[in-house]
Amino acid sequence: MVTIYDIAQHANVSAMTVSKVINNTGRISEQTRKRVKKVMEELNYIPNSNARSLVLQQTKILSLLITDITNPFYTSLARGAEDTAKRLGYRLLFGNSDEDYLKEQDYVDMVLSTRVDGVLFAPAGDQSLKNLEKLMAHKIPFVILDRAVPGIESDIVAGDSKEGARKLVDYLIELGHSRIALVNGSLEVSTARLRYQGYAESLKLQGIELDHELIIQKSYRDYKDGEYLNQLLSNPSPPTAIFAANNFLAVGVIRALRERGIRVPEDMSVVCFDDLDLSSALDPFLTVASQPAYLFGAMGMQLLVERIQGNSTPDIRKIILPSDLIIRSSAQALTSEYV
Amino acid sequence: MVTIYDIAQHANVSAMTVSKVINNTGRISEQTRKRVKKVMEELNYIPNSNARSLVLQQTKILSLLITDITNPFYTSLARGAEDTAKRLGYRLLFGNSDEDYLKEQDYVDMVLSTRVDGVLFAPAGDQSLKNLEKLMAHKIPFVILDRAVPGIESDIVAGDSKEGARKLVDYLIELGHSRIALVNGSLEVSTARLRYQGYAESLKLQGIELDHELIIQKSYRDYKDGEYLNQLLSNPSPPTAIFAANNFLAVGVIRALRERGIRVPEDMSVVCFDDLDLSSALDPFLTVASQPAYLFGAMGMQLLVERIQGNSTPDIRKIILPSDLIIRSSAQALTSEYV
DNA sequence: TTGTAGGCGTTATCAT
DNA sequence: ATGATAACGCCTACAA
Repeated sequence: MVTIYDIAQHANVSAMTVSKVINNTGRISEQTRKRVKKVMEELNYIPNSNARSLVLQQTKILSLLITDITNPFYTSLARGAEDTAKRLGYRLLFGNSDEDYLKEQDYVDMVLSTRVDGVLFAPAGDQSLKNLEKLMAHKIPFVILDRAVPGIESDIVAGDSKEGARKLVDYLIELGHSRIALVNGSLEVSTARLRYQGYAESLKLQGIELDHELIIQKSYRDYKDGEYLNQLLSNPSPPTAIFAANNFLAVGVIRALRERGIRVPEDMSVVCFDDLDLSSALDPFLTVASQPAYLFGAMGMQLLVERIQGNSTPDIRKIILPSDLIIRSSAQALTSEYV
Repeated sequence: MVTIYDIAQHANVSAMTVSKVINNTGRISEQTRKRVKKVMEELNYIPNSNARSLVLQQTKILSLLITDITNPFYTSLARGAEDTAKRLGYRLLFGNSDEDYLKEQDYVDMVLSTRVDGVLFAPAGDQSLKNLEKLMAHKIPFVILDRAVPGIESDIVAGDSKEGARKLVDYLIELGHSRIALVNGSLEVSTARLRYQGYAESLKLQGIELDHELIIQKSYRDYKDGEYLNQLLSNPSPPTAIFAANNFLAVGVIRALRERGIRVPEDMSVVCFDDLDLSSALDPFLTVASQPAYLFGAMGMQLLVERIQGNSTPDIRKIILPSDLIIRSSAQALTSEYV
C-alpha cells in the first residue's frame, strides 16, 4: 500500500510536508505543493483514514441504527440520514435491530469498537435504555429518532404520535364510526403508547366509551399473521373501523380482512400511521397519518453533527414533527343500516 | 479513553497479555485470563478497531453501494447484504449513488480511504467502469450486483433480465397484444439492454415487427414525469400494452395513464420488472417479473467474503438468479374489438 | 506462561 | 517553509 512516506520520498520532502499539503495546514511553497500533489496523483495515493482516526481521535464515521430498512418509513428516514451525512462529510455505518434490543446491543458494541463520532438511534423500545446508557457511558453523542425512551434525556427528532392518532380517530368518528378497534404495537414502545393515548383521548372527547376488547397489542413488525382479527370479529358488537398503529400492521390487517371476505372500506374502514410511498403512488388507497420520514433522518443527522462539532454543549433539543392526515379511500362513512 | 494499557496496569500484567486474552491467542493461565477479563468488564473496555485495523491491515468493514435505497428492490437487497455481513462478522458502510457515476466516484474514494475489506457494488451503469477499475487498481475485492459492466470481469450476482423480459412479453402476446410498448431504462445500463433484447426477441419469435416508435428511454429513476406517454398515445396505431423495465417506471406509467383517464388494465395492460413488496401485499395488482432481491444481497455478500477470506484465488463466479413471472391483474386479454 | 521491542500510517508539536 | 520526534492503540515476532 502506498503511504505518506512513499509520497514524501518520491517528492523529496518529509512526510510532514506531505501531510500539510493534504490537509492544507501550515505554510508550504506553491512549488512544493504542486510537486507533492503531482506525486500523489501518479502514485494513486489515498490517505488511510484509520491511521488518521487514531491520531485525530475522530473517525468521521456516524452510525444509523433502525429497526428495519424494509419498512418504507425507515427507508426514507435512512435516505435523509445518508444524504445529510454525505453532505456534511461523514461516512455512514448501518444496522437493523429488528425491534430486538439484543440485536441492538450487538450493534452498539460494534459501533463502540468503531469509535464512531456519533449515532443516529431509532430505539427498538424502552428496553433500549441500557443500550443508550452504554453509549452515554462511552461518551458517544447520539440523537434519538422516532421513539423516546423513558430515562433518557437527549436530542430527539420524533413525530407527534398522539396528535396524529387523534386526527385519525377523529376522522373515523366524523364518518360515523363508534366501534373503532386499535391494532397497536407493543406498549414497550413510546409511539405505541402515544398512539394509544391519542386514540383514547379522541374517543373520550367524543363521549365514546373505550372498550378494551377492541384493543390488540402486536409488535410493529408482526403483520403477517392476522389471527388476532378473530377476536375482534367475534365480538358481540364488532368494530366497524380499525386504526392500525403503523403501515405494516395496516397491511396485515387488510390482508387478513380480505382473506375473511371482509371488504375494505365497504365492510370495514381502516386507517393507519405512516404512509406506503410507492404503494400510495400506485394506488392511493390507504387513509393515513403520514410522517415526514426523510426529515426525521435529515434533521436528526443535522442535530447530531451539530452536537458533535459544537464547542459548547447547547441545550437538549426536541423536535416534534407533525403528521399529515391524508384522506384516501380505505375508510368510508358508516351507512345508516349499521348505526 | 480506556486502552489496553489501562487494563494491563489494573490487572498487573503486560499489554501483550491483555491482547492475548482478547484474541484468545497464545497460552495464558486461566487465572490471569479471569483477572484480565474482570478488569475489562469493570473498566468498560472496548478495543479500538481502528488501531486494530492499522496493524492487522484489515478493517472488517465492507461497503454496499446501491443506486437508491428508496427502491424496494434495493431495499431488500440491502437487507440481505446487512444480515449476511452481520452474520459473518463484518460492519457495513453504506451509500446511494442515485444512478450517477460521479456520486459513485465520490463514494469509491470514501471507501478507499476507509480501507474497507471489500465492496458490494451495484453499478450505476457502464460508466461505472472507471470506478470499478479504481477499486481494482487498489486491489479492493468487490462483487458486482445486478448490473454487469462491460470491461469488468468479476464475481457477480445478477438477474436473468433477458429471460424475465421474454416471459413478460410472451405473456402479453399470449393475451393477444401485438402493439407492445417498452418503457426502458438507459441503454448505458446492462439490465436495460438485456430487457430490450428480451423484448425484441420475444416479438421476433412471435413474428411481430419491432416498432421503434413504441420504445422509450428513461433513467430507471425517472418515474415522476409521464410526458413520454404522449408520444406513445399519439401514435396512429397506439400500444395496447406497456412493458415497463422496472418498478419505478411502472408506477410512473400507471400514474400517467390514469391522469389521462386511461384505465389499467381495461384500456391498457401494464407489466414490469421487479416487484413492489408491501404494495403487492396490500393490493396484488401489478403483473411482474419478480427478482429475489434479498438473495442478490445475501449471496453477493457471501461471495464477497469468500473471496476476501479465500487463500487461493478461485475462478470468477457468475450467479444468475431467475425471475418469477407473477401474474396479477394489471394486464388482461385484448378484447376482440381492438384486434 | 508472560513480557519487550518495533511498527502499522498519520498528525501535533516544536525546532530549524 | 520544512522537518524530527513522539504519540494514537494495538498486534506480531521474538525473548525470557
